[in-house]
Amino acid sequence: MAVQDVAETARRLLHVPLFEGLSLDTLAQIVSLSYPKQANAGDFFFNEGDQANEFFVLTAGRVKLTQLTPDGQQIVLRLIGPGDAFGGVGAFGDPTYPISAEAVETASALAWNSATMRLLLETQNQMALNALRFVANRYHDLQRRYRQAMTERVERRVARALLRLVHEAGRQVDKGVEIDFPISRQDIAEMTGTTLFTVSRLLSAWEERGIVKSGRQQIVLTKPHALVAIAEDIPDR
Amino acid sequence: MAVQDVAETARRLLHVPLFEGLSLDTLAQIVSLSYPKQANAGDFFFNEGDQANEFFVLTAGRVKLTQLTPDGQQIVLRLIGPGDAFGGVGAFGDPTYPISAEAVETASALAWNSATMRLLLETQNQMALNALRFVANRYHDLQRRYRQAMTERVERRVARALLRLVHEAGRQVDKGVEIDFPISRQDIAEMTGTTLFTVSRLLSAWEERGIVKSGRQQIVLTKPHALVAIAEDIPDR
DNA sequence: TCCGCTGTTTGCTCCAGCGCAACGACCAAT
DNA sequence: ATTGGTCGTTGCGCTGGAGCAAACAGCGGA
Repeated sequence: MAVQDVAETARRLLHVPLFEGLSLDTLAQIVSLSYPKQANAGDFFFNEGDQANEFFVLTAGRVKLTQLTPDGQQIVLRLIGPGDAFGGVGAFGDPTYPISAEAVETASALAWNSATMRLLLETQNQMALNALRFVANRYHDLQRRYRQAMTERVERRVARALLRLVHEAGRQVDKGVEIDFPISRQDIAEMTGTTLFTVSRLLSAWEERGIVKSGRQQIVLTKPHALVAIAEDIPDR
Repeated sequence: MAVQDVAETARRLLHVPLFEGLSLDTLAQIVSLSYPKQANAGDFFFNEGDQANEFFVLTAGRVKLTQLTPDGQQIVLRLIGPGDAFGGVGAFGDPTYPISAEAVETASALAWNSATMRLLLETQNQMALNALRFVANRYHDLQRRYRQAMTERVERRVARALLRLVHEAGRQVDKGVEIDFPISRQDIAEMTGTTLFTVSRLLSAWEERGIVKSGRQQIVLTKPHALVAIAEDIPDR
């Protein structure tokens, strides 16, 4: 990477939670140890069970982090966007990836060798603390979603998933807020522990009520507040 | 804490994942900054929403980490034993506890003020790395359980919960392996996202098949392999 | 020994959501 | 314009598990 590129990239990464509080010089040094990685829609940065040789920070696009059950059913644990780190297990000691990372649309990331990242964590206390906070945040978020998965019916879970998607990747359009990347009924089903048929029935019912407008791999929330009411189990008034 | 106590306690905590790789001297210093805390069965170390002022390492007994839903339903996120750390969020930046910690039986812990622990993490890189690994392990474990919660029926989830309980706190007895602390049907229901009635029906059916033997707040797995078959959805042979 | 409380058991009914099937719509390539 | 493949829709039947009720069992205190 050209020196100017390193400096420019470092500047753009200052806001990334993992690098918060690092000086620009330190960050430039870290960036100079990285290399770019690209994936087209449907391609994988890594697969579950692969040797955990690389660590990533997403710089563009969307990636879904998935797990398979032993009998081949897939679930989406999380959908991440630019600035998110993923694939860090190799730097902490696990030899293989416990999840897969699949690009939902063309995606770019910076990658570091896991051994390099481990050295950085060992020598940069601020990085270790940032990583700790980052993982702790992810853990708390998953605790809440686990509780929701355990106690809520499918309609609420799907409503929540849509709200979260527009919160993370929503684009204002004429009619409401659109999820700003292609997303199928199957994707939503995998995020919420149901089937594409149930998601389809829910979206059709909500479309009839004017709550959403959807097409093939495309969803607009036309009445987000109505979905909030469903998600929070607040009675219609 | 008397100097001899500190040294003795430090020696006993060398195996705790959070303190791995620390010298005995360093650990003694850390222990000298702690103070003991005790809770009787049913008492709480802290409640969800409390100011996160303290960090804990459990030294004796069992504690369940729980969350409430907005409408008052409780789930058990995890049941921890001696050597486990809990309540760390205050050291990483969150102001309040996202979970509650309730003693299942008389329990003892060492506690540190959150500001103290934050300082230790900032100055002890090895501690920060240990904490990172610890939280990452918890996160991966919860990812797996989330996937299981999303994709498995209640019988499998309850079977898994029992297997995990004896794995973590099982005591060999005449007839099999007993869960070594009092645990109600309601507790198991809260761990597995179901109701005490469903747990009761499952345990009764399993008792009829000779898989378990149970009493009031007491469970012995008499045929753990049969529960493994249920948990893993392996057909009866 | 008795009583009150807590925990457990079991029966019955109902329904949310899955499985399966069949069909329709949309998109891209020819 | 047509075609084949992919994605989405909708109907229907079935069942796992929740909700509710009622009764029983066990335990600890008086």
